[in-house]
Amino acid sequence: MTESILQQPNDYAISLFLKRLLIRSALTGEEQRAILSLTGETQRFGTHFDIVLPGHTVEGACLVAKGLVARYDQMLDGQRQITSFYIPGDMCDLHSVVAPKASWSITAVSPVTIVRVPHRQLIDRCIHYPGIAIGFWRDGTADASVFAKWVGNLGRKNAKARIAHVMCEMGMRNEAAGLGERTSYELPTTQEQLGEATGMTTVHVNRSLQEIRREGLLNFRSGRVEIHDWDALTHIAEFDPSYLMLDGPPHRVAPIAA
Amino acid sequence: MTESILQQPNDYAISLFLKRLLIRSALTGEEQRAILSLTGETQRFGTHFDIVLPGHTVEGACLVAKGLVARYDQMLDGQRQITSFYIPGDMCDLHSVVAPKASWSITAVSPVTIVRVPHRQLIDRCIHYPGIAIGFWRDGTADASVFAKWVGNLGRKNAKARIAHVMCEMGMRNEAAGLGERTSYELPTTQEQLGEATGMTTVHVNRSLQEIRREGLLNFRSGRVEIHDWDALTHIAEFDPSYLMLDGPPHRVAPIAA
DNA sequence: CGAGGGGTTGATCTCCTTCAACGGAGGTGG
DNA sequence: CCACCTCCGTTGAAGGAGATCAACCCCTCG
Repeated sequence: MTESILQQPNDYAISLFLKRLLIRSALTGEEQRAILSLTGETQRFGTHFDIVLPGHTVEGACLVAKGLVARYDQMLDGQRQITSFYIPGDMCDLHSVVAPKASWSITAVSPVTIVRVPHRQLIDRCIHYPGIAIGFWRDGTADASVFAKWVGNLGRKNAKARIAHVMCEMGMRNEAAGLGERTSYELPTTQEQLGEATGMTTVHVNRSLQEIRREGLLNFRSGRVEIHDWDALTHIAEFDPSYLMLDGPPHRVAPIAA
Repeated sequence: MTESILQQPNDYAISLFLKRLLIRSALTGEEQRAILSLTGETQRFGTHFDIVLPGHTVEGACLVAKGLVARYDQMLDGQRQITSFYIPGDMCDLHSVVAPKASWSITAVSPVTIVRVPHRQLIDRCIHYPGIAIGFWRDGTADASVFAKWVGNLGRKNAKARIAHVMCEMGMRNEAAGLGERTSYELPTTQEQLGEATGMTTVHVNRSLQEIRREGLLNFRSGRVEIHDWDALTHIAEFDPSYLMLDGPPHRVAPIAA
């Protein structure tokens, strides 16, 4: 539950963010420099700390620099449903620029480092560079696409498939972010948190994981995922990565002017 | 499975769309005129017609003019999961402007009329009016917020609560759109389609609906919802409308310049 | 009048939850 | 250096929400 606020270099996180944007959006040199000139306050939070809570009106977006962050929704009886995970380089509530009042929570799944980038700066970049506004919108669309896919998972798949799908998704995203391989990456969650993401109880997560492990598909221990049979895992998960919008050339809605 | 393409007046649909945007975003007079100058091809589709399929790269966004549209995801065994409904005035795949390649399907839940607005025009408006780009992004964020809420519903709520939540959501949205009252509106779906939205079988939708009806909360018959006890329904659904972003004054990220 | 789509009902099954307990690893204080 | 505590993973037994399978009904429409 620690929260310390430090001013310190955060260029690295910003450059990760730019790299993330460039996966999906082609930006001009000038636009790229406009992104790199963003600044923000570096903040550290311990596991389980709620960075944003419903009803909060925030003035800056949370760029994940280190650790694992999740957006979640809480029921009246205290049950939680994680709606997505965010890894370093993700601006986990970029949409707060246009919708600053949260109706969701953002929490530190593991100890995390956040760079809080003022909306003022992000808005400024959007106004001056339509290509940036559209790039932000595009990344928001990718985020929405993940939510939509999770709706399908929770609505129509069984326990093993749900877990497998999350593992495939996080693998692809980590690989695209340069943070590991799709078959080998850090996922610093407990089985309980994995249950909060897949809509199941800890007990059933545990049994399902065992079954998946027994089949030789996957090993998940102490915050690390090792996938032994990617093809088989994607098969039981019915995983098709196209929804992540990580492939194909970066988009540009209009030709890049010289 | 009919698909007829007609050129005909669609000003009405465009004005509905503008009205929808103005709920969440303050636009200048010039920006509003830029929206109203949008044009598109009017198309009609029969029930169950798939307007967009995964893999399609579309060149125009679908503005719903009449009827009920859904976005859904299909599993390999044929099971479907609807991820959201769209009512007249909704541009159901506005995000296709920035992500033209679909990884989802869009289908006609009832007989529908669509106005297909070319991306070219929408992009043009975004480039010339940053306020419009940001407004589009904001509406996309609201759409994502609905997905996220559905993740919570499917992951953590029981059958009655899931159905009740959809009914509350569609009531609020219809009311905000001027298409009925929150307690009385058209929802032209079958129980099967309602099951596809709530992640349950037709049989169980039927039994749950009966129970809700027996409790005097709601009547759903022949495509029409009549809610008799709004407070009780929102209570069992744990429905809090803030995620719909329909309240509060329209946003503007920078003062409207004269 | 027959066909088909949508709604309804009953019986049975099963996946996942619930409840309760235990074990191991790591951290902390006496 | 050991005792203790807490967090996380694991296991067992029992119960329940919803799925599955199979009818049947009613209404509409050709």
